[in-house]
Amino acid sequence: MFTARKSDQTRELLLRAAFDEIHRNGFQAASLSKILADTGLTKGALYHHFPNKTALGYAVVDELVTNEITQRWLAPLENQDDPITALRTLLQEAGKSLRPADIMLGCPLNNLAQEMSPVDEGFRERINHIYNVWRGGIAQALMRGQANGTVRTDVHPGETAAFLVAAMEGCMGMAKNAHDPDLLFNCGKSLIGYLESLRVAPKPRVR
Amino acid sequence: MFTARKSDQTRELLLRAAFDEIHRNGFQAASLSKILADTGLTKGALYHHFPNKTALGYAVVDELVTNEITQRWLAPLENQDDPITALRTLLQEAGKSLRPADIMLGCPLNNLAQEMSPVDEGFRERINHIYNVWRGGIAQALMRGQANGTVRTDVHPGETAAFLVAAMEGCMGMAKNAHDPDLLFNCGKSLIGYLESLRVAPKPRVR
DNA sequence: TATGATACATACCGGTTGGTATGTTCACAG
DNA sequence: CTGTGAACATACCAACCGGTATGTATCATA
Repeated sequence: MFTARKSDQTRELLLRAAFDEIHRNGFQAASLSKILADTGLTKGALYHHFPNKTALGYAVVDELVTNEITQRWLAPLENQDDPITALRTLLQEAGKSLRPADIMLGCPLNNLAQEMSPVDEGFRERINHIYNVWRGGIAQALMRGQANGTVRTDVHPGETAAFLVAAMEGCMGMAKNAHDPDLLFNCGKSLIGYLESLRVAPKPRVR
Repeated sequence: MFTARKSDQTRELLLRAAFDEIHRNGFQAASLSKILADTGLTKGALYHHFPNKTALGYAVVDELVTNEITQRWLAPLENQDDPITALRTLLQEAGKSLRPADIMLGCPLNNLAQEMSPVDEGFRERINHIYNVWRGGIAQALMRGQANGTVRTDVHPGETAAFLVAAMEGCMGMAKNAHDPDLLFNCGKSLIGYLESLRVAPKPRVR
């Protein structure tokens, strides 16, 4: 019962190899032959599990990418009293955990968004859905922060969440291109500075 | 003397068609055949002016993309006393001038950066050079603003410039994917809010 | 006006791509 | 034990890719 069916395993194998190949070269330049070589499988296996290359790409977005975003950026935000501190922690943890090789490959979601959204509507819809969920999660966290007095009440949760996600992806994109860890660090510092500016100023002590 | 040599004209024609095709599909997916069909030229012309596809892409970056960034984002910043107002104006003008079709294609520089920087070092170096110039121009403007008292002295010009460029590209990328003009508008609002937070607070009137 | 280089056009090539049609193995139900 | 469909493997295909070799017209120059 706990052992996945072998068929599901090879499907997962294909998905992960596709994710890597797409992460490295983008979807359009991703080579099915390369994916098959990496997995040791053949065209027969691939086209048994997926009707075509596009469907494979969709599955990568719907399953792997969606999962990574929600687990890494949304789940830790739920049931948090102080969303600004929580977001700050997430940013700092991400900064520490990212290996240089990961930085140079960039955010898989952003990569796909920039490449595919003008080219394929199916990709665009799926990617946009993830971004909507992402923005929504941050907006809700900000609203909770406003309710319990940790976030300034004059910030617009939706707009701010959109900007935060945009700025994060922008910083990742810069670092990806710059090959300079300091740049990501500096961008992150400014981003955290902006984040902290959303916080309600602590009450001054009466002395 | 004022009429460009015909050879230069066809080279320019190729460059502009290549820019469009790359802007639409990315460099790797850009089809030379499509470029030639658009221009009415043939392989002979293309490979007379450029040794290969990569060199054509490099020329697009070195000439067209560099020019667009400097003219649109850097030249208007020079000799400006109030960099924050100047940047704000640039952002608002860009927001108004961008047609929906342009938004959906994204920033040509960012597109190339995300696609090519992990794949081709030549592209990465060229793109990074443009970004360095861009960041440098904004940083210098911020420093001038600090010197004449329009920008807070506690902001780090370099870090802030890096974050501003990153956030701009991030906002463009979001809007490109969202197909929602409001999103770009909202992101822009937050970005301008951040920009204004860098300004020296006006001296309170003595009443 | 003769000459040679420049500026293209035409035809062709090997390699890779995504996709398909057919074969084969294997697990499992009857 | 047998049959039957799922789960692959193998072989093959047309289309397109970037690139090249060669031919030709045009233009500058002497």
